[in-house]
Amino acid sequence: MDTVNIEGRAYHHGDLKPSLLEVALQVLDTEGLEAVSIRRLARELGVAHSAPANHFATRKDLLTGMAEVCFDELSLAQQRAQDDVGCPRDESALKALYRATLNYGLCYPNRYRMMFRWGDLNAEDTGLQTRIEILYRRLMQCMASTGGDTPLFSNETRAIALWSMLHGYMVMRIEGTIQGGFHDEINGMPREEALFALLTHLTSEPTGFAG
Amino acid sequence: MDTVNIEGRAYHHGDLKPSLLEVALQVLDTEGLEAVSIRRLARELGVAHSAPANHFATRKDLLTGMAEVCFDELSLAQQRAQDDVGCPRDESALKALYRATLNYGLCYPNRYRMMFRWGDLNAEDTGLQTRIEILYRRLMQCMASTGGDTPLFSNETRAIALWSMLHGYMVMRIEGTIQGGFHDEINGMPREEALFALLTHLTSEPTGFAG
DNA sequence: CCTTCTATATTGACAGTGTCCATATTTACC
DNA sequence: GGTAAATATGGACACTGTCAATATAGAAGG
Repeated sequence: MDTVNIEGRAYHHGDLKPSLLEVALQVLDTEGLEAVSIRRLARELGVAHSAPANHFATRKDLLTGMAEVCFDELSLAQQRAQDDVGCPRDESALKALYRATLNYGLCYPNRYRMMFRWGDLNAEDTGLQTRIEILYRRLMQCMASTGGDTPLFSNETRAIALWSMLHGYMVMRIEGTIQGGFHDEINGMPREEALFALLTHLTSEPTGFAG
Repeated sequence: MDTVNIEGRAYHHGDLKPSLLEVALQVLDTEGLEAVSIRRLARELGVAHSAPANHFATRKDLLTGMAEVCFDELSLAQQRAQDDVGCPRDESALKALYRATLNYGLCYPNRYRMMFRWGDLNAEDTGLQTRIEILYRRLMQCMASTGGDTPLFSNETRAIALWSMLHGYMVMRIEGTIQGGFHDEINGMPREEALFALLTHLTSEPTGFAG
């Protein structure tokens, strides 16, 4: 029997799971996280409202799946940026990582927001955890190459500090928390540049900086 | 006529707005943000499902009102912590601010999460904006007292960097992003202490740190 | 005191949601 | 080919936010 009924749609979509993720990310980008509902996606794809349940049992599972895709995207962007720079064991490798993350977050603010709202995701999902660890490992590699452990601050401390600062800035900028009393430029330098200079200062030896 | 009808409830609650905020924060703390629904609160307070609409037209407005209360709490906690230290123009004033914020976020993780999700709030609400500016001004005061402007990094740069780092760390810790590959202690020092030492390093003159 | 106006609360309705259920179809495998 | 698993369907339930029309309370002024 043919797989297409009178209404012109197949009983089996055949490729529903990836299609769901694709449409979900599109809706996320254009209309925000609240607009991403299971029924909405089903409607969009012309399947029954309950069809997605076979692939994502709950909405949380759907968001988790979306986040995994996004983490892969971000990771790839970081990798590419570092490859373009050349030797990854260089100070500019950190800058490449910084720029790539900043760029991804500003290009896809809604994705970035969702990716780090682990309270709304399946935080115990191993796929999510391994992806975060990949990002962390890449950052640690940068730390090891720019200075190495310091008697004052270990690589781990500096890595967490760096990531915290970058992430905190991203979140406040995306959410709009940093808008009112803040300026876009500081001493004529774009704010992101000033922050990166400060990040670099963080990763350098305190004694080696004084000149 | 008496204000209490047969069912034992008054037609006018009389104090609905603050009661809504109180119960809402309680639900937020114990069951998370998703559990905070207008109808739920109305049920909890024994009023009609549509009664809250007189005080908070939409759910967004309700969350905004809750956030304002929380920002006042946090601001007060910061103020108290700095007063306990003594002279606010001291390096330990920054530490007091750091500790107070850290403590508030860890005591009320769900409140902290909500307060900075401005995408889910009325970001154009002036009450919200003035409260954020108060926090920022307090931080800038700390910057001015510990070192002052540096040829390398302005007070504003350092303030944003500090706040970003603290906020990013808080968010990732609360959300559970920092759990898997991260350790609670670094070189035998609690992670929060190590981060504060690094924050202090940020606020100090680069030349004055080398010993 | 009585009237009037405003603030507040009520009930009802609508569309949307997540999630479960029993059922139907398709695909894959033995 | 026949059987089991994967996938899709439609119905149901309880919940949500939001709007509209209505009713009551309190406050203000004659």
